[in-house]
Amino acid sequence: MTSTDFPNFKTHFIELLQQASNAITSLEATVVDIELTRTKQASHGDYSCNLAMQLAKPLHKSPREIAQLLINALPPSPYLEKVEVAGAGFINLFIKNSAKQQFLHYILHSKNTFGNSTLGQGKRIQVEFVSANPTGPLHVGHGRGAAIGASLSNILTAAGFDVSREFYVNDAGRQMDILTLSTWLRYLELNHIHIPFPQNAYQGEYVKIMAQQIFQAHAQRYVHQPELLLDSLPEAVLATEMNPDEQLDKLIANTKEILGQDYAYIHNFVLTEQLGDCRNDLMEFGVEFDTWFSEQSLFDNGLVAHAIELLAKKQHLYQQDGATWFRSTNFGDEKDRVVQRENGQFTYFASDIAYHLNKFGRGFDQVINIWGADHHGYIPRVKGALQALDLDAEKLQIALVQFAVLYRNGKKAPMSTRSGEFVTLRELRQEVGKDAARFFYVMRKSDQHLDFDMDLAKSQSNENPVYYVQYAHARVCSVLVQWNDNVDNLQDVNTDALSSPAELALLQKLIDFPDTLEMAAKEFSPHLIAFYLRELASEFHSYYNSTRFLVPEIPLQHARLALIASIRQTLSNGLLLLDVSAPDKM
RNA sequence: GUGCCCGUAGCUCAAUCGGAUAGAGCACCAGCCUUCUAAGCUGGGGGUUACAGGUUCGAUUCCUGUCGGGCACGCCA
Repeated sequence: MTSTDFPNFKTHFIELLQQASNAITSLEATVVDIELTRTKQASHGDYSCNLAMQLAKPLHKSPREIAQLLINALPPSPYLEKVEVAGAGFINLFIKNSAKQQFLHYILHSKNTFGNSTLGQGKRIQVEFVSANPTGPLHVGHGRGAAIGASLSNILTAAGFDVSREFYVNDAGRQMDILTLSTWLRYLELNHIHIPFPQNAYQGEYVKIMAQQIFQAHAQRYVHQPELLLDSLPEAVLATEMNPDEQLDKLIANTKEILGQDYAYIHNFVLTEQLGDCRNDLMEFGVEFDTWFSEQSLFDNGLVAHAIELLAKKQHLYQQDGATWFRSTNFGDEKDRVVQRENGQFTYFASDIAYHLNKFGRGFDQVINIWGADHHGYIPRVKGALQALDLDAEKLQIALVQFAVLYRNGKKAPMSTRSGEFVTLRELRQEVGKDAARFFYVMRKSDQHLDFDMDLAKSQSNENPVYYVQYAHARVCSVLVQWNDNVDNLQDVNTDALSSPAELALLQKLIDFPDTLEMAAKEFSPHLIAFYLRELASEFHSYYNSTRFLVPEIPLQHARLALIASIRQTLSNGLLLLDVSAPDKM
């Protein structure tokens, strides 16, 4: 056994069981997948299989009897110590200690590629995430999508996928117009022209700052004729029966009229400003994208019109009340959806259809959208549109991320975008640090609500799981520094001395890492990595307190150092997947 | 009202798509630094998995109903 061709025990044993299964039964279709799970108790061995129970019914024999037949038919393996029947008919497999011990050589040779697999077989997979409206700073709600998307992308890359990270920029919609209007109104204020600022416009300080920038660079250049702004609106804009949204739309229309060509300048200025800010913010959060895809480009290139034409050609559209509807009920949606409004404008849904059509045209084998859980009702219509276009909707998978609720001083922190009352992602990073923020965001299953306790994230104590994992890494580093030799010299040392229950459990834990990573990739579940790291750190801390490493007996010393060096490597690899730093000292 | 998600220790959450005695952390109690980092470790109490049925060798997991919570139900994005 050389370090480079070390098998994945789990898949190896599954193959053996498959062969045994084939030997005792000809019923091929009875069991599709053989499942092997880690045991909870050491007395049950290392892996357990329930195949015999599943075969009991089709074979009309008792599970224990079948289990024994399977064991008898099991091909020999150099890694197996013993196999036994237990309980109702479980087949428990025990790995040889020597195989576990030699696994360390594999880890120490693999270094930062330990854990990687070829699961993805180089398939191209796109992960689209964050995709926040560029109308203001990212807040803590966006942070979770960012952390999960980035970590998942890392995990998929490690699992052998060719990952492309994409941010869909909603630069074409009404929200951008509202931001443009908001900025212009603030700009007018700087020119001593005061027009009541609508409640539902963007209130945040950053709007005033952008207005300031325009004012400093161009003085009165963009004032034009603001007295026309309130045309056709009731004199007191704020005190009126008119629907606030209609009001806003009217103001936007008037602004476009008044500014003419210059509207585009302000629109473009605020977009560039916000997008740049967003990009920086995310970069400092350890999140980067391969592609920033513009919604506006879909209109500019005629792709939206094209997508709608395609749907029309395939008879999936109809006219009603002056609007154009997509018959999404044919594809399981609860009602049909408008794609083109009475006023001729395409809806957001229309550009989204074009966007997904474009995505599919780019040749990805799989497309993942990470969406906020509030978008769950949106899924059927998008998948429906793909089906209507004769595309394989199965290729698109939506991962819903539940909201994160922020707790500060034991109280819920308010979060409202439009009013400007929210904790920004930047503030969160400054307060708790990037590492803690990234780790906390992925600590929970993504489809579960997350209570983000800022006080806990900030605490530099045993309460904080981030420090707990990082501390384990730093402790190993400290020992290895005092050992004062090249860690590479441990790569092939004899590891037979690692035979205590704690050591064997740690070895098995390390063996689990590649499986955990594969599982995280298959299930789109970065939280599995966070949990794994905590468990590994926990076992290490316990081991650290009970065992001395720098003992005088050199073979024992080297074996133990090889173990903790492997633990360090695994912690480091795992933390890297989450973009959390692995410090040498703390 | 309709649809989707959820309900597990006092709190925050796990449980490897139905497996063996449901596990961690926090909080609480009692211990461990002359020795490689005490941001650590060891031990202890804590549960009818919201409730009631059903499916089967076996259910926190699947089905039905009830109660409770979240989200979504625009010619917004």
